[in-house]
Amino acid sequence: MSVTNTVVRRASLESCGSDDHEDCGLELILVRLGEQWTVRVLAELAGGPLRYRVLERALDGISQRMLTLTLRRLERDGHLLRHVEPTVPPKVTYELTELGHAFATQVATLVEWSRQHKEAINAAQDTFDASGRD
Amino acid sequence: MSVTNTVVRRASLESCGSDDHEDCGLELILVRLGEQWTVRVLAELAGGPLRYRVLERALDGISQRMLTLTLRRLERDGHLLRHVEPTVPPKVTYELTELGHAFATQVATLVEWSRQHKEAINAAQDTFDASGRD
DNA sequence: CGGCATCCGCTAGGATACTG
DNA sequence: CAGTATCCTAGCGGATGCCG
Repeated sequence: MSVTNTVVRRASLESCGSDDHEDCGLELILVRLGEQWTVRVLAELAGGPLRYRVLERALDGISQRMLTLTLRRLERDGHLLRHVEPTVPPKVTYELTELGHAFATQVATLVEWSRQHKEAINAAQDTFDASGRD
Repeated sequence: MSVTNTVVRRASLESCGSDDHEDCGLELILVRLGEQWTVRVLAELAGGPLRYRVLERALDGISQRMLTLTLRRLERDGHLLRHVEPTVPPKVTYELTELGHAFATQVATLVEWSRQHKEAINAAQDTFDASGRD
């Protein structure tokens, strides 16, 4: 797309990602997964580029704050690109990069696994709750 | 092991896992991953059963509170078993179940992936920080 | 439309002190 | 040794309001 991706964007929200990758290392990715919306956003964008508003509705329940934060962090990590068309009203599209797709695939695999073992986990929880607690 | 696994254990800490699996569904596993110690504990136990104290030292830096909480949650999910030998002083061993090993494997795969793409992510972050912010 | 700024509650998680 | 109970804070994340 020949869109003039406006790169200029100074301090956003609470400075987006404060994590210096100097110390945290590889666990960064686990932190991202813990941020409850990351996976959902990834899943939505896996199907193709989407606009901000579309994402907001698709995720239904997400606050603008978290959507923006999640998108910004994923963008910072190189998982997605942000295309801005400076029209009025503005039109912003988000699209997964190669890295983003790869990441999304990995996550999908994990989700798939958890789906398969969901019942086993639930059963274990029931047993645990029934035996240990009252 | 012919150990009388003492099952009785009432309200522990802040009731361990408050997540009713009725509503949250499969995202439970993502929540677990977000709990920063889960992966580490899983990694340690993947090598074989370990005692509480050994885990505490191996993880170095974890508080007893978090170690206990993490272990309890994993136990509740059916990922590990807790063996108690009611001697003085007591001897408690933690061991991954089949499910736990499977889970640990999955996580290991993900960590492996993140390790491989770590540099790409770091590079992306540098670019992002250099261009957008000052 | 696509954000950012702000207030504010909730909880993850560390530190500390105390039991069996 | 293997926890439990309590206090405390840093931050995630929701709700609201304003702006280009």
